[in-house]
Amino acid sequence: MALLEKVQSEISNLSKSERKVAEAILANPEAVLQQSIATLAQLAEVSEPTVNRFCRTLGAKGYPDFKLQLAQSIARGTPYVNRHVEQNDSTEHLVAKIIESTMASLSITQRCLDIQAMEAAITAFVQAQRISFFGLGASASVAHDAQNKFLRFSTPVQFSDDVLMQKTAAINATANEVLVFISHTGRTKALCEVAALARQSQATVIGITAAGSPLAEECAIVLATHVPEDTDVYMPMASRIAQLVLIDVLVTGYTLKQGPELQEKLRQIKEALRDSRYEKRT
Amino acid sequence: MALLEKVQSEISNLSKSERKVAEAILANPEAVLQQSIATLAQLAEVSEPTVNRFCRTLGAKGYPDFKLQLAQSIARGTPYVNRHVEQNDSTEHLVAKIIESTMASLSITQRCLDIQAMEAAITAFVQAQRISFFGLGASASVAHDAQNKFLRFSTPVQFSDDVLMQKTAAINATANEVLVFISHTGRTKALCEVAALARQSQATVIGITAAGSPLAEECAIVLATHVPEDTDVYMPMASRIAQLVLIDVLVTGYTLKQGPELQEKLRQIKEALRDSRYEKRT
DNA sequence: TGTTATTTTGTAATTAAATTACATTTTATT
DNA sequence: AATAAAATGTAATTTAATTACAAAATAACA
Repeated sequence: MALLEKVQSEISNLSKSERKVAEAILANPEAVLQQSIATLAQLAEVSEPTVNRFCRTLGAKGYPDFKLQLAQSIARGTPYVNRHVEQNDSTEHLVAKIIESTMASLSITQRCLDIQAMEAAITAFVQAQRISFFGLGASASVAHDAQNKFLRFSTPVQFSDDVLMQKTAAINATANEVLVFISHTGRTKALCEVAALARQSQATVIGITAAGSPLAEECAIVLATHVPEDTDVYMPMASRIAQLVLIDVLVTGYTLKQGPELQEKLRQIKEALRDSRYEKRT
Repeated sequence: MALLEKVQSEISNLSKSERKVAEAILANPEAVLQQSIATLAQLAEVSEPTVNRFCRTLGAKGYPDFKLQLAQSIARGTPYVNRHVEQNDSTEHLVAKIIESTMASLSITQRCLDIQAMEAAITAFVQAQRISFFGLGASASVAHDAQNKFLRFSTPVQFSDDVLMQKTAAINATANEVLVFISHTGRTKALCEVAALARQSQATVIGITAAGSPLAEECAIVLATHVPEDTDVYMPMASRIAQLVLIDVLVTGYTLKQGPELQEKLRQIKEALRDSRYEKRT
């Protein structure tokens, strides 16, 4: 548990003087970081050793250690819990809420990611003779992005946001192909139908979608994104970032598996692109 | 800026001994919290006052204050800051490094974002009769994503990843239009040229790009993304996420400014889309 | 209710840590 | 090569934190 909450909850178990210390800290936690044990003792109207004992009671090694833990507890702040945007939020708050809920989404993705599935996906990519990315609506641009990334390699890639094209591609897929389906909810009927067709082919079907969704059921390998329950009008964006990052991991894993000769090739591509850029002035 | 990142970025400006201190800290930031100035000095093979001077150089009041700031910086959680992916990283490490550097990038974006510029951009969007997004290469999919998001509103939106089309659109832009240019480096010649044309029109030119870049020079409003200096082969992705999130903020700000009647409309769109989805079983 | 044991709190002494002042070394400049 | 400037280290000083112990307060029990 974070220290600040611990101070809060333990307050009833403390002795009279130590409670004074707790109250003084809770009154202005940030300020404590700048205070010496003497200052805090004075503020709480107790002696210095009392403060010290208080720190030990709460599991710290001493006062400086307590301050260190407090600093971390404060920095974590109200961790990026899904705070919702409100009508009269200032721009500053808006930025904070969106960025922090995006970070929260990434953090959840990291914790919940099935590493084995990711490894399986990378292996499938490495062996693939062709890679296809499918998405509809908002997920289309994620698929587009994925295609862009794989365009740098020699394995053929395709991308489509057109259902008919997707179906054609799914039906014609062969055993050494990889088809990747991207969907936020995993409940878009059209995409599920395409995935069902793909499943009947010999191709490896990978889903970047919500765990346990109809789409996920159709996939041999599922890279699960974790959608916060309440899909607010303003907040469906965070999960798309998670999808993109999963693709980043795929590309990077793929690149590493290819070994150094490919990396040399990438360096060459980079070199070639340099000409289309303005030099950086030094 | 958070302390740990600052240590990282200032390392080249430090003297020899102070750099040793920085390296010792970067080698194991968490451990420093438990170390006295004497221990750290020994580890870094310098004298105690050198460590102290190092702390002051980085803006702390002294060593204890430095530790406090470091504790907060670590709690904010960017353990793998800018650490590079390596050939024999396990998949788990790969995921951690990519996700965490993405989060670091978001965190930097948040701290360094020019709120005024963001507000100006939102205002421009609200007043615009037409909105256009331009990007090339990898930034094209970001522009594409931006278009998708604004398609939900009644203001006409366009997007192009074709230079000729972009030029045409730039030349024909009128005073009540907003043109948004997206570029990771801000040094892509072709896009800078389009932006230069746009500037000559009466339209509002907004850039989502690196601060101080040639592209930024052409823009009336710049939403700066902060690119880590060393654009590693595997790591150009993090900044694109930052671009996407900035667009998320724009969309959200725009929506809020439009007031409740628009939000009702959004609800209706959502309702309509529901039919294309499988119901969630409960 | 008084006596004793236990806990809590404070005072003063001690120890540890951080900082300052100053000397020495290193590096750059002419 | 000589001198100035900067960087670093040594030793002294100051500050802060901790410990040991004594006094007060509370609780337990006769």
